Amino acid sequence: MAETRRRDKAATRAALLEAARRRFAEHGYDGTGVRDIAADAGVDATLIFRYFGSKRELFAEAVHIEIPQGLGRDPRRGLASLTDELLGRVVFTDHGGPESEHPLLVMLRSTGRPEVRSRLRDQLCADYLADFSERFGADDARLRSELVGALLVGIGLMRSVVGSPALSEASFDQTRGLVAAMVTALQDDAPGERGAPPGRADGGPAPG
Amino acid sequence: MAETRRRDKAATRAALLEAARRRFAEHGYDGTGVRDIAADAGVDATLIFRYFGSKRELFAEAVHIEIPQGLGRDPRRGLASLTDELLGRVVFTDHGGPESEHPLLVMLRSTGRPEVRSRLRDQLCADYLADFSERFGADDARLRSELVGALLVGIGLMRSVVGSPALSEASFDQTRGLVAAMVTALQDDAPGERGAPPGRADGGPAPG
Amino acid sequence: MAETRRRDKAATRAALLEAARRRFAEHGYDGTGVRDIAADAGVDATLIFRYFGSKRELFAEAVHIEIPQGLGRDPRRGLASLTDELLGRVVFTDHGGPESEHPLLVMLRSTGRPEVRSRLRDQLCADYLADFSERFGADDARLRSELVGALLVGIGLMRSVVGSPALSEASFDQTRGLVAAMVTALQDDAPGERGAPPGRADGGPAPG
Amino acid sequence: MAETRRRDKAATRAALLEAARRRFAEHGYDGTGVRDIAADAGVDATLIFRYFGSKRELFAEAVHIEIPQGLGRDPRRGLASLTDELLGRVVFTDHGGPESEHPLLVMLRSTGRPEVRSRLRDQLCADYLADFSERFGADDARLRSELVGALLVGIGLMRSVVGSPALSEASFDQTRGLVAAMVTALQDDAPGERGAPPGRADGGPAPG
DNA sequence: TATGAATGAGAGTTCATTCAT
DNA sequence: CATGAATGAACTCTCATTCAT
Repeated sequence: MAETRRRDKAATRAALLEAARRRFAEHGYDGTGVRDIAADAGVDATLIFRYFGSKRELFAEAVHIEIPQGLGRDPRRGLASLTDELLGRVVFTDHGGPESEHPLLVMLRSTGRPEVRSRLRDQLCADYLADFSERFGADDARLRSELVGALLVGIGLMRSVVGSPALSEASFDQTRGLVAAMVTALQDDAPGERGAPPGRADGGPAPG
Repeated sequence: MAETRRRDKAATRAALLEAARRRFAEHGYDGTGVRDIAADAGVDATLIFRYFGSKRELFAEAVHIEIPQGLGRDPRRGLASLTDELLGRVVFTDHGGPESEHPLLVMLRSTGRPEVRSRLRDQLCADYLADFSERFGADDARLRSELVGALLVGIGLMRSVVGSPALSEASFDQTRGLVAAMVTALQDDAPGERGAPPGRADGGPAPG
Repeated sequence: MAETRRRDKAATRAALLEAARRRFAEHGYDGTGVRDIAADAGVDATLIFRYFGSKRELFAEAVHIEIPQGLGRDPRRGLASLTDELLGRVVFTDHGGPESEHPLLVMLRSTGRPEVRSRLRDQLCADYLADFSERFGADDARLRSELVGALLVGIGLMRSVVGSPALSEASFDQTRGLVAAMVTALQDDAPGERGAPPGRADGGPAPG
Repeated sequence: MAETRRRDKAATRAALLEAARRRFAEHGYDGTGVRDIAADAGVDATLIFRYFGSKRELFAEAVHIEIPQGLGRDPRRGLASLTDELLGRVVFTDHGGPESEHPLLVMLRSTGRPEVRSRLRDQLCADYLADFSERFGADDARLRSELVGALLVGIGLMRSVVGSPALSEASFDQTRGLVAAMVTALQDDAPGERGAPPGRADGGPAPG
């Protein structure tokens, strides 16, 4: 692989980007050195600066997301359908290569960086969850949509970062139904029930 | 305060631990220097090595969790009650001081480190989720319990790392009802429904 | 020497400063590496940053001049006397150590840096030549004073940078009389003679 | 201009040389990159190595001086005339283009390089000052000739490197008369006066 | 011939950590 | 026991230079 790519600018750039995504996903921003990435790509580390300017810009490009336009534009699509698609697209899928992970999950390993956190917030809340918010009628629609986001991000985290056994092994089809049930419950739950924690209902103690 | 701590080994150790927890929680492992921690604690940086051996060991001790024994030992406590308690204890509460965050959330900002990931897995799945698993009757009990874990971890992440607006502002009482609804749905959902994604039911396309 | 200086902050700082002055004087700013300086001083290169912050600041401190107050304050002192003192102080002398050169001459080796050039200009023209300017009555007093400066700087350059044989070998006493003659001529020369180049007087061709 | 130079090897070489002279004069050897020079010349940086072999050799060629034969060959020309010509030729004039500076002044900004210093010494003392030396009868003729050199080099330095205000603004005609007076004084000054510093004569203290 | 992708050495700087005092 | 001076390894990034096309 390293042999056939010599003197091919586009291929070298792509190889660096892919190696960066893998390294950043695995070890986070600070745990990854430019020499590691270059070695993985089979080229000299200098090319990172030639092609991307700096490690920061390489990271930014590596986790750049092309937001799929019109994800939830069709108003007839329901909440569960939307969730299902997002679950498949972000958490369970291959993106830009057979082994890459979704940029959102890559960023999750580098949340020590303030810039990464703000990008995460922007892309997650503004880009992805906006469509969900519209589908909740309650006045706490944003909160409910962010709970959906929390569930999806949590699943991704459990699978890729934490490596929890069951979720990591589970297939998409095994998971989608359960997730749909949880999200649907969020839609059906009447706002009035808020403040009446069911914890008490079955005899448990209040948290403290 | 700096005066009363002088020559008090235990107090210095505690101050270092608290400072470390705060710094690690805010900036992650790599974003935190031993000199920062020592400066916050008002002592010399060398004491970190004297008391803890290394930065790594300080981190390990800082995120050490004393698992509350018998959390779910009472078999009469239901799933929702258990979730409610965990949500309050881990995500919404103060631990070990007015400003500290729960060790699990601290670790979430340093997930680039392999050792952090394995500790996260162990503590989360083995210690916290075991009790949940028992309360699901289905054969995919572990998967369901990890979905609860994913939801809780996701909420914590959205609040403290991502800083999503609604969840960050929401009070415990505003959140607990919605979370309970989601978890209860997970309990009620029949296993047979798996594999029949409701995404199709409302006209949406299949993911892919 | 390197053995007896261990664990002595002030001595280490001084050794670094002296080594820096020598290296900068010999090879200029860009030709000198922090590791070279540290090796000369017999300490680790990191201490440069510990004590001076950066290579730039080390350089600045290395070429810092304590302008001797009241150099030409005594109005009875004549031009030649002033020149004589400056010649002895800047060009022919040891400053801050047996082998150091005057900061002005050190800077002359690093004139590629814009900051160095402006510092040179400020210190030379404002600090050193101001007193000379007052002693010329003509309306081109500044020009004449800068010619004195040019002569002195040129001598220093010939001796330390160019290494011209005669000037480098000459003693202070051998040089001072000749310099005095040149400066005195500058004082006696009537302004009216300007524009009448003496080159023509002895039959030489006009330049061009 | 960029169009007419295409495929013209000689013109490209000349353009590189001119750009190099300007860059080296302005920023010194270390402050100038081969890419800067090539960009100024409008060609690829590789051509520098093709045409000149290395950056060092390009610099050497850029500051190469074609010594005008027989500068002082006419024994009837006096000292002042010679000085006047040199002042006009080296310091006050354009050489090899409207904006270039004399190679001697270019070198003055790169005096950190050892090769530059030896070239400066050779060209200055051997080529330029030899004729001056012959015109001083005293046994310290070389010393006196080097003082002339020091004055001229100092003037060049003050104008182009230091940027001292008066000398930089002064015209050739304003300067030549004063310089002539200084040089003539050097000729008239009897050798016996050496060692009797006039500093004492007007009441100033001896240096030390 | 001329282009530009690729290279390796070295720059300044920061870091956790150790060792005298 | 505690302080802080000292250390060495690693980092990102720039540079002149070479090689393939």
